[in-house]
Amino acid sequence: MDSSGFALRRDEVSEALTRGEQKIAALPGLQSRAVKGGTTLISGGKGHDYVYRLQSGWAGRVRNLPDGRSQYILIFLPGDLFAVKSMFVSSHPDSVQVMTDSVLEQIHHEELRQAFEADSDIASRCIWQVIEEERRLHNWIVSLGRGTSEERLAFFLNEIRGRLVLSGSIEPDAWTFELPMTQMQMGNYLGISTVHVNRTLKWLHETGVATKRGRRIFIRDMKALAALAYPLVDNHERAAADLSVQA
Amino acid sequence: MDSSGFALRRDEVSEALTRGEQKIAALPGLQSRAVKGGTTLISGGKGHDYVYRLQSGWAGRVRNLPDGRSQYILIFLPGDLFAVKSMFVSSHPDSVQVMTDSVLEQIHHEELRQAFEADSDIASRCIWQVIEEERRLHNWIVSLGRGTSEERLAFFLNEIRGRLVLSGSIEPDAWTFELPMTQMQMGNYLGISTVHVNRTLKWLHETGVATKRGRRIFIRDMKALAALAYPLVDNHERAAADLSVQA
DNA sequence: CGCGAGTTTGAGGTCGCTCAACAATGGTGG
DNA sequence: CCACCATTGTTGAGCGACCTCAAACTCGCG
Repeated sequence: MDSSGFALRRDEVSEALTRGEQKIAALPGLQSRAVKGGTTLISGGKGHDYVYRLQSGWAGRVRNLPDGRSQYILIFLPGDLFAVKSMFVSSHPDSVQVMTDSVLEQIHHEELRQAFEADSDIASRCIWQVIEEERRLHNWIVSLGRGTSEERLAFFLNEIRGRLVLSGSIEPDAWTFELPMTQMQMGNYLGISTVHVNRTLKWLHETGVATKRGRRIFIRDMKALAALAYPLVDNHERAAADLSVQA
Repeated sequence: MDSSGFALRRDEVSEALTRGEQKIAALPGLQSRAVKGGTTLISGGKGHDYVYRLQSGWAGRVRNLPDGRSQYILIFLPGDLFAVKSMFVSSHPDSVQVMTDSVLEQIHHEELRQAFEADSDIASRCIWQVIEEERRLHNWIVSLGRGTSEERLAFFLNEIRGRLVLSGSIEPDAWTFELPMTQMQMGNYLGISTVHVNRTLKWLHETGVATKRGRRIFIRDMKALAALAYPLVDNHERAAADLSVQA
């Protein structure tokens, strides 16, 4: 079962993306770097000159409002490129927080942009990252705009699981994985209060769908979780097929 | 005053974007096309093979959930490229609704992708569109996740006005413009019910900030509107400057 | 063993929702 | 050009999801 909803790439594109991935990895200016959990890698409103690729660990793009509210915008998992737009703009309004001890590669925007101009495989890999990110942002706008807190949480868990599988961090049939976010961080992602995260988690636990203990989530009923997330999923046909096949 | 928060482009990028814009306009396969308001240009879940540029009119990307809920994800205004991802994926989950009689240019994904690979100016123009869209999506996630209905509406009006100015549709100091959306559509964008749109508009009217009459919005107190939207804006320093300069 | 960050729970409030009725508007055909 | 009808807008009443405030509890860690 894969309800994570990854888009169907055109055939002619897939090869270019693979080549682009490798070519970026081979750029001379690429540097690997270990970062402590809790670090603010990029501060909102400041200039930023690098593009990154997360090798291991979790990170997130977060916006802090002047009155103390804050909202996570995207979660980055291993394999994700981020701050691609550094190539085009000199500052951006969001912070990037590293949630766990992580390893990431960085490259100066100027070098990557020259490679972008010189090699269309690299251009494809870069725009693909932004397009894939946009797909997730679309889904999340639908969730925030129209989903209940239960639906959002279920969708979130579902999506994270699917992405961890794709990145090779966990096995395709894994029913438990590390979720290194506090309830406050989850609330700031889900658009609900910390207290309500706690109550929604409690409800998921009591209904036997999933349980969070410590930094780990245990999915006890995958089908029920998928059914909860179903309305928010971006491929209803496939999701419905997945649900009924297992019923 | 421009609180619309457009990102600071790097100098070396701007020229490439201008060239890319012109080169796309000169592609042989580009076709112009008039579309009636209310048309569903792209249906969610179906294949789609074209990339579009809106010349005049309003359109929007909308997701319809299986249980009847629906949520607008992005509003397209003149000058916007959309469905850029057609180049990379063969179907997508959202519909594109044309809200008013519009004129748009379309080009087959294959031709544009070949141009994308052959000419980095075109690649830059395409990725720029996606990056700029992503910026708006980020802002909107913050609004949906943390904004009140008043803040969202104010932010929405502010942003639309800024974009209409940039696209040359209205003058920079215009305090009124066409807003051809029903309250239901606005609710589906703002993530609130139709009834609550009505009440929020009423509140904006009663507090002397702005009034919607028919298909037209009249902004009566630009500074108050900007102040309302302030927490959600993506460049607090500049927005604060704008507010105090005018105070 | 004690501290601090994070979690859990209760009580009460409020923002925005649904349902329902009615009014205005505008597009269409006679 | 008017009558009609469908769509859109407006308003009230009651309700529910989620919020805030505040206090206790747990747990990992020095």
